[in-house]
Amino acid sequence: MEGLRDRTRRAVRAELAGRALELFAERGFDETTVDDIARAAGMSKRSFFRYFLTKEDAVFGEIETMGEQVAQEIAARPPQEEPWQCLHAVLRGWESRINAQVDAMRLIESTPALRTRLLQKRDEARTRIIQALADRGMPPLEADLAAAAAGAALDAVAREWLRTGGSIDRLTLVDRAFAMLRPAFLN
Amino acid sequence: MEGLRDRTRRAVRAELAGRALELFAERGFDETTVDDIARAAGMSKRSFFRYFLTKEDAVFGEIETMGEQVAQEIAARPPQEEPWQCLHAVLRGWESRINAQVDAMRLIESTPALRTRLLQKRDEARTRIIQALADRGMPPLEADLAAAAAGAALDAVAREWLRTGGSIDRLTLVDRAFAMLRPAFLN
DNA sequence: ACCAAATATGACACCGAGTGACACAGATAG
DNA sequence: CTATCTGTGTCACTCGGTGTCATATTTGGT
Repeated sequence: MEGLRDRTRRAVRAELAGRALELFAERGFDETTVDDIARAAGMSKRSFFRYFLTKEDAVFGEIETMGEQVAQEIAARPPQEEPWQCLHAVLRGWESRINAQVDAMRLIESTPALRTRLLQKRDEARTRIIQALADRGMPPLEADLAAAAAGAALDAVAREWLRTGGSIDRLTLVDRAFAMLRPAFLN
Repeated sequence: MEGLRDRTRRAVRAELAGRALELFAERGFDETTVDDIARAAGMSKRSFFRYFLTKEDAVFGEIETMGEQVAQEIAARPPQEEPWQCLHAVLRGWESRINAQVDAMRLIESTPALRTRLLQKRDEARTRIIQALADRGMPPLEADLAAAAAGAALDAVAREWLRTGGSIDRLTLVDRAFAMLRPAFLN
């Protein structure tokens, strides 16, 4: 069950993440040292790294286990569901979760190191998605193309959304992008 | 013109890259320090960084100016050419150049830090490609989707090629991937 | 051939991310 | 009450990367 241990751990994590966001926003990512963040949260640099693997990860709160979660959600879908429809549905759900962290997203897109870390996470997620699709009986190359295309769609959506200044509903954009990028071999 | 300056510079660069590849192959990427590479090439760590921006870049020989080059090649294409066809043609040409560096590719795919660097470069290239497509009159979202899809196709090809142990012709794979991933909105 | 500017290099000091080790506190379970 | 587990601080260390300066070496112009 959820003991006191885990609750305090999550609280400290949230505290660190919050302080990090504040400092990044006011000074910039590169101008903020890990020691700064740790001090602001009342702890040592060493302890920061007991909560986050890297400095970048302080920004990606819940996003970090993305790959694993998405793979599980795909596996939980009706087995005969059409792959692109399946990806669309799962990632559509994910989009709403990301939507909650607008400020983080802007920071990520405007900070090379964070953008890089996002690419890493997406890449790792992609490999898991390929596996999940392969488990549904999809040929490797097709699974690979579909997963990559889905990732590309989400990425393009994020940028388009920033381009339009956030005026368009993101879910609508996701639907449009998935419709536009639907691989021909799935017809 | 091409003076002695540039020629020696290119020679030293090649020497460093060569030594780096050797050491990475025999010890692994993480187990090799920049100082090791520099020493093996008879120079100081400081000078290494005068030839390569990062340790990873020693592996990506000619690949580094990819974004700029690809964008130029797109711009040089007949203006009325259909976008997906245009991307296909340009990246097909690029594929043959990458094909020459098989050993480097294997190393990259099996080394997280290098894989990350590749993602960075592809991402940077993508933004330039989007611009190039936009200059041809393509709407931003469509250009973004097309560029991302093209990148996804190349990436999937690389993995499929490794999956099959290099038995299939890469250009054939590229053609197949581009045919399979052709965005519906371009019809 | 000579000189001045540009360029390449080494040496050194420095920063910051990330890791390993150890010691010590408090909480926990028996 | 004690033995153990977990979180933390401190310290030392590695390594990638940068700024600076001093010193060759090369280049282009006269």
